Amino acid sequence: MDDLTEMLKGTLEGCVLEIIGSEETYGYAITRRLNELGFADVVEGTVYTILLRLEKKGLVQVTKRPSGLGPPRKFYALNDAGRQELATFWAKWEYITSRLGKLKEGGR
Amino acid sequence: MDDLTEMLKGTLEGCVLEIIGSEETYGYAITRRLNELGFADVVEGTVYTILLRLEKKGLVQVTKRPSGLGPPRKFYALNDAGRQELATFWAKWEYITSRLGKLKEGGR
DNA sequence: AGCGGTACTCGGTATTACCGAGTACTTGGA
DNA sequence: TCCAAGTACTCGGTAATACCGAGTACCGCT
Repeated sequence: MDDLTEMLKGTLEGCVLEIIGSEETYGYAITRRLNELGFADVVEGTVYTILLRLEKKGLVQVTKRPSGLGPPRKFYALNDAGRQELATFWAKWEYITSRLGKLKEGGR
Repeated sequence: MDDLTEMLKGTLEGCVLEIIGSEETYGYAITRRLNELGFADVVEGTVYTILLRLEKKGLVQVTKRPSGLGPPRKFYALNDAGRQELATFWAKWEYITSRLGKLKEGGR
C-alpha cells in the first residue's frame, strides 16, 4: 500500500494509545508492532514524537528500565487521562467511519 | 462531536472527490453537503483550498457558470485522473479501516 | 576492535485543515 | 434608496501532525 501518511494524521496517535493501553511497552517495540499490523512505513522517529507528545499531554506514565540488550527502555502505560483520551479517540473514529460509509453508499 | 480536524486530514479531500464524482457541483454546495453529512465544522475556506488543490493536481475539470443568485459558480467534475485518484482513496481508506479494526479487536 | 541490532533524541520539512478578513453579486425589506 | 442577508469565491497566515535524517548510546558476538 502506497503512501498513507496523510490519511494517518490524527489516527496514528490513537493507535499508539491503544497499543500502550493493551500492555505496558516501549517505543521500539511499538514501532515493530505497528509495522507488523500493516502500517509498514511507520518509522521510529514518528513513534517517538508521538510518545513525547503523549507524555507532554500527561496521558501516560513513564518508567525507565534497563534493557539487557541495548540502552534502557522507556516503558509507557496509560493513566486515567490516557484511558479517557483513548475512549474519545475510538468514539471519533466510529463517527468518522460511519459518515464516510454513508457518503460512500451515496447517502443523499 | 468535538474537534475532528486532525482526524480528517487526508480524508476530507477524498470526501470532496466523492461528492464531485457523484455529480458536477460547486464549492458552496459542497460545503453545505459536507455539513449535512455530519462534518458540521467544515468551513467554506477549507473546501475552497481543497478545490484549488484538486485543480492544481489536474484531477478536475472546471466550468464557470452564472448563478442567478449571487456571483458565478465554479462547477467541478472529475476527469479520468480524478476518478483514478478517488478509487485509490477508497482503497487506502479500506486498508486503514481494516487495520484499525484489527488493532481494536486486539489483533495480536 | 568493530559490526549489527537495539533504543532514544532532536531539528527541520511538507502536507493539511482551519481561521479570518476581504471581495462581489443578488434579492428583498426598512 | 440603501442596507442587510444570503450566496459564492479568494487569499495570507497558523497549528497540528507525520516524516526525514542525522546523531547518540548501549550491548553481545565474531
